[in-house]
Amino acid sequence: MTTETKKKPDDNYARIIKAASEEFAEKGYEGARVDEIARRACVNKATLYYHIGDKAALYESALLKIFKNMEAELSDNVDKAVAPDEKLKTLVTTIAKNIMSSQFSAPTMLREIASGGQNLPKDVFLAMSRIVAILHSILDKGEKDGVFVKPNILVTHLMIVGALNFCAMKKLVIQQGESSGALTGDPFIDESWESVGEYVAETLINGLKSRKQV
Amino acid sequence: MTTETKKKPDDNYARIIKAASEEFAEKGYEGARVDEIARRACVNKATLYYHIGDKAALYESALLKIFKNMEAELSDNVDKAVAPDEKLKTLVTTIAKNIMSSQFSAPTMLREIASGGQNLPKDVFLAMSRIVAILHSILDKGEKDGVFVKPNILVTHLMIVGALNFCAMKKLVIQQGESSGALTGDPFIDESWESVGEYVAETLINGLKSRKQV
DNA sequence: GTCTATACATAGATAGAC
DNA sequence: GTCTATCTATGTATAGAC
Repeated sequence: MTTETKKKPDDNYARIIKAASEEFAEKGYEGARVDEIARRACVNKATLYYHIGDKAALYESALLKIFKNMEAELSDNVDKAVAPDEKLKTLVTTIAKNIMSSQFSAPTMLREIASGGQNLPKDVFLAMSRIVAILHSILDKGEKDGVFVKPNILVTHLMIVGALNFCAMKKLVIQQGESSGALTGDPFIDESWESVGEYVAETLINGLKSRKQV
Repeated sequence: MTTETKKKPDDNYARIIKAASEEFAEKGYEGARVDEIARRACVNKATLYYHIGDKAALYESALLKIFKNMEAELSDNVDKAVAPDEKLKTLVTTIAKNIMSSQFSAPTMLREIASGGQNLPKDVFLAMSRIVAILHSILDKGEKDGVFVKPNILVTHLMIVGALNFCAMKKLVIQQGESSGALTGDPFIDESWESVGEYVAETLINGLKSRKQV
């Protein structure tokens, strides 16, 4: 950290990344406007270009910030649990917490999956594969112990993240459906990530335990 | 069908809708280009505007086409099954077929969920709620019969559609991850909708049957 | 480092001939 | 109904003053 490497670690940079995360989450990459990011961050647009670079650089910075937290927390928490079903429950609830308590994670991830991961940098793919690897070791151990029957690792993973990403958006979608006059008030609109995570975890654990051979 | 209402039911109109479905699925609403839709449909851009209208009208037409098929097929198929678990399996596999054998359904749906359903017309919300209603009646009956324990209708629905929409995109995402150098060849990349649907169905059915009270 | 002003490109939409 | 040409708006990005 010499004099030149970080002249001003003031919150300008952090505010820009935060603003970019918000804008990209709300509008997607193509829908997001650089002018709007600058406005949200309360900096001049030219300042934004000076500090970070073009729109693509803004997006990548925002993406990486979103995916940094989950992985470390995940392996820490899973290590604490002992039995495979406990580990699986911990994995699901930790992912539920990260996805459902962030405003940016689910919309960004959903759009990336929709585009076939076209804009995902290598680091994010690596983080994703490490998460699948954790699930893999849990399910393998559980199968050897006789508690899980013939688990499909990838589809199980997609059941978890698919369900939780959709659950993270359900409040907004239901509100939109209500305002369009198509839906009426849903009592489950305000479920916490704790209860959703617990439901998904228990359903999966019991589903894998008692699966018939297919 | 007077002389004036449908002058030319030739395939111009159909080709435009098809082209719009493709373009919107690949790029999303903001990313899609009207010029490109016209090019794909092999019609002049002005012709496209003359026949259908602006970009929003194009999008709504494409959306409705995607959602028309599933609902009818769903209630037909579910009616044929008798026991609640058989009905649930039929529902899941029918949704799997519709989502995973269409190139346009999953990307479009994922982006709509990501945006909180902002561009969904009322008709699509209604179709969605009817699908949830079918699931509701299945789970209610199953609970009364004692085969399902305390099912959460909405979260179960989101586990189904979340998992299947993600599964529909997994081949593309994995290929992208491979080409970025982050992932290595995955043997499950080419799973059929039949096997994915069956796995998701069986896992859910068994998970709901043997759930502990939470 | 930060600002104003602007260049440059592109996309949505339409006018008007045929 | 279909085409060419074009208008207009907007968005990304930068040049250059301070």
